[in-house]
Amino acid sequence: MRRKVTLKQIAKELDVSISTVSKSLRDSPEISEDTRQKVQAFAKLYNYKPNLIALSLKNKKTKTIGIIIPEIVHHFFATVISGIEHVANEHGYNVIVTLSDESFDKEVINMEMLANGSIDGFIMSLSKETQHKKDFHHITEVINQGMPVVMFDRVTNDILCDKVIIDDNLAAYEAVQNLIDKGFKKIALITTVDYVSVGKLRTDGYIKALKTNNIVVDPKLILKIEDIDICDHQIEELIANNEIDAVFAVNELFAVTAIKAAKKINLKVPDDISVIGFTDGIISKYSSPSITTVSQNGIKMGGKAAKMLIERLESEEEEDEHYKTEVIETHLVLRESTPSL
Amino acid sequence: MRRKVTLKQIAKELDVSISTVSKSLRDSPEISEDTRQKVQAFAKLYNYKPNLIALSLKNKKTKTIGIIIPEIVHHFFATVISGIEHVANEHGYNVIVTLSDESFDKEVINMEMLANGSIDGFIMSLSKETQHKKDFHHITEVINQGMPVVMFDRVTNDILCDKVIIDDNLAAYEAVQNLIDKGFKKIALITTVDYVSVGKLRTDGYIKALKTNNIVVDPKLILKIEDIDICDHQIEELIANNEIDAVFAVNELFAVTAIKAAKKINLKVPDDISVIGFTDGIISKYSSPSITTVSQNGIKMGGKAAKMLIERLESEEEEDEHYKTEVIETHLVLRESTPSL
DNA sequence: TTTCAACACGCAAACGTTTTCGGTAGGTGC
DNA sequence: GCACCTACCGAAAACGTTTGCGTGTTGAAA
Repeated sequence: MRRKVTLKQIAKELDVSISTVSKSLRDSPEISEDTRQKVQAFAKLYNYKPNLIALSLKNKKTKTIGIIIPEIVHHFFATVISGIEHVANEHGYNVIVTLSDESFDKEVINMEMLANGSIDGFIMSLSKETQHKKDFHHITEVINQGMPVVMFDRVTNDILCDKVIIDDNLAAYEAVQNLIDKGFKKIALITTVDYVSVGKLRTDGYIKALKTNNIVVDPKLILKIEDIDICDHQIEELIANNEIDAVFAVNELFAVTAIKAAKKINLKVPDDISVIGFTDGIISKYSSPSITTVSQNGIKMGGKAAKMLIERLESEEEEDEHYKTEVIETHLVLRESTPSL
Repeated sequence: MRRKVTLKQIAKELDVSISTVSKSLRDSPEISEDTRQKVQAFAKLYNYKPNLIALSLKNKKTKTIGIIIPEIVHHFFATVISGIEHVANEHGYNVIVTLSDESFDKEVINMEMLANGSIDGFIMSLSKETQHKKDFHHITEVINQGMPVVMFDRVTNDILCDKVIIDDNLAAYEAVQNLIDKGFKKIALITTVDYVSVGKLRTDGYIKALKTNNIVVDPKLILKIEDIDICDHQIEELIANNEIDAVFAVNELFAVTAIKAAKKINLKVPDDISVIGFTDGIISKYSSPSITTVSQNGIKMGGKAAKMLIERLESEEEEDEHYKTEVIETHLVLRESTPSL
């Protein structure tokens, strides 16, 4: 077993000083061609690689990005990580991932953990509980320490920082408008409870679309789901007890569950009832019928977030204070769950 | 903006030495009650937290685990990460995630990157390309440096280290046996090319089941997919041109694609043709019909891997050299894509 | 008054780097 | 023979910790 070799060991072996070794390896003109060659050859032979921890300590830069997301077993978040990881890697950064499990406490703990030197900046999406409590002191604290934060998707206006989002309101509006254009009038909404920021925005978009088209908003057609694991029954009731033309669901799971519910009472999709979902994930693509959905490009979102963070990190102390909010465009992916014309 | 406070600053402020501060905070009896109180109060006021990078350098332990997987936008790998993250967190470890994108080079680069001090040990699953090339020098090198590695799912016998896998062969055997028990005789297999270790093992299990039941193995019924993105056509051909009773697919995507192909030529699932998949992911659960599948518990797998790694890390230099391979049990989740009796 | 223990604290090394600032040769110019 | 320059290299500080050991002060015992 050959442990990692350090500058000190090389220096000792070659009977020169540590600084000479360091300079040789960085091709400093201070060192003679001879010694440089000798050192470099030796270093190569023993496969010397500088210790990144030591460098981090010295440079006060870790070249790693901290990610805090509610869940990873969730296609959208996985794509975002993928997007972050790729542009981070291109710029020589690593990513360290922590999960909040939708819990405020875990979010705080993870954040404090990473803030103590392990990373250069954060990319995060708020947990449900945090959005509910509206307690963001852990985030402001980190920002006050001079560590940049980029928020995505689930963001809040209470924090000043860079953000990257989609226009949830507009996207929902356009989806519902699409249903209206196809002649549907009784359009149900399956959404989350209001404190989930994106859920609220999508709900607003739905309402706006109806109002714009002079359709009265029927509260009975709006279902707000608290716990995603036990939504089946509520959705079945919604569909069975109202003569619904179409359903707009604020995520994939609600959409596919709606389709299953419809089938259960022998309604055909899209012949008897149409469904539009949100998030172009695995389910929408592979369920049958495949689901028309609002595509939010997670890769792009993550990539953009990483880019913004890295730019801020490398703009060297120009504490710009001018925060930007980037909006990633969405589009409707038309599939089998809505009529083709 | 209040930057993070260090021992040195506290020492200066309180006009004591750095060591006094450090000892006070760690409640050393060497320091008088008085100063301890004073220091601790001050530290709390300024929210002192030790710099983890400095600690890592000193202790030669980073308390973080490096993960290298082929892809993250893949439900199974996401669940594994989730499993790893949870037990890692319980033990005070963070995880840093890198993706190989199924590329040998990226796997090597990421591995070397992390091996230079950033982490205490690896948990990894081989990229396709690495399995194809059978080049594992980057892994042996890391192990030779004394850094523990735990491999999961896509492993190789060429490396000696801890591993956690499922019994792919047996699981496939049982799945196919289940089909045979239901009276099916013409059972097709949709699998990957052979160099993907798990694909090969599952193929072997399929063949074994057929042979055990004295069914001749028909090469025409075995489809080996090279590129998952363009498998549709091949699968359609397989199903259209052979009078198949049932299909065993080595992953979710092949399974759901098979179902779509069957529907396309008006075969009903499971009335006309049955399908069993592998991996109990989102697709199997939510597609309609939902898919009978071999469940491999990613959470459990990741958790076990993390546990093994941490145990080895904390067993303190007992360079055990006694490597274990843990087998996670699987079971068949019966759903709508196979007849209920 | 001397001695010794106990107590409270500081010094310095160590982890592995990078970099600034000298320092020591040797050679050159006068 | 003296001063100075250049080429080459080493010492040391710095990043933020922890910790073994040394040291100074105090009080009490002899």
